[in-house]
Amino acid sequence: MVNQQFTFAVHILTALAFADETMDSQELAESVNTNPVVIRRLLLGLRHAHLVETYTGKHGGTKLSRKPAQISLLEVYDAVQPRPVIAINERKASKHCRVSCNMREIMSGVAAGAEGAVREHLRGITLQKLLRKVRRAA
Amino acid sequence: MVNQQFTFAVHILTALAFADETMDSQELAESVNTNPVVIRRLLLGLRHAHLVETYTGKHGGTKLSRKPAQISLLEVYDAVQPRPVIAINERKASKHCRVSCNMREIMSGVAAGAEGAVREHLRGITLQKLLRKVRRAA
DNA sequence: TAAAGTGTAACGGAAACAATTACAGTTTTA
DNA sequence: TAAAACTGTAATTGTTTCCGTTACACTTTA
Repeated sequence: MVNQQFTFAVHILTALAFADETMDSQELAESVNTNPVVIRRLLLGLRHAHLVETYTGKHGGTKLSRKPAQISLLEVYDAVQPRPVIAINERKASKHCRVSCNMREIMSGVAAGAEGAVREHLRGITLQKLLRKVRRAA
Repeated sequence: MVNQQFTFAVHILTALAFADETMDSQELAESVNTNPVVIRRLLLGLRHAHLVETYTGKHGGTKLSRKPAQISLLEVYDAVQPRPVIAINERKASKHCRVSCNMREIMSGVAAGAEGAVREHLRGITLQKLLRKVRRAA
């Protein structure tokens, strides 16, 4: 993965879980060390996945829409829609080459399996677990 | 993953397995549909991992250095050294924020688990399996 | 010694991302 | 009711990462 959207999203949600109250995009941006607009763009996806609720206007901000124990990292992963774990070669195959003609389908299977393995791993991790790690730490 | 080095590498090796004789970088480039120099750059890593042997000079080229059944996609993965499956936020933490101060370590654990899941998946796939799929196809 | 390969450095362009600016819209509250 | 303090979102810029390409020295064969 090249982009940090998933990491940022997990960070945001963990911060919200730890705070247990609404935070505005400026506060979240400071915790992640980025720009508030970057945060708001991410919140768009998280809101759409019903992981957070945000309020506009003065004293606006964002809070979790569920308990941390009810949010798995798989949901976060799906919410940010990251690029595939394994990229496949989308360009045209060389027609007279049997390997070339079949590689796309073959690699699709490999990539799907890898994607599934990652998803199963993330399914088992809840925000609650991460929150406990923060609390246990120094 | 944003780059296609792993896919290209698997394609190259499958083509070599299917041909069962040396191929030059021009032939491989046509099968993958890219430039011969791109192929030669990838072969550098594969050679270093002892997956292929290449010969310089006239009638030079590359062949597998082992039977397809002895080569797993995990070895290919390690040979090309792709970017991590999950990128972590490397920037400085905000000191007064407990979440910020702990996220790097927490996400490292998540990322390592995801990486491990992908690796285990790839470990179970040999070049021989892919070769059989090519042969079975049309 | 010419031909046909590989090895590798160097450069250019495209695509993906993050950061930033800007501003309209929405609440609160003084 | 107007100012203050937020969010939503479009548009732009700069950086980084890749891939493609050219170029050329080196190696082997015929």
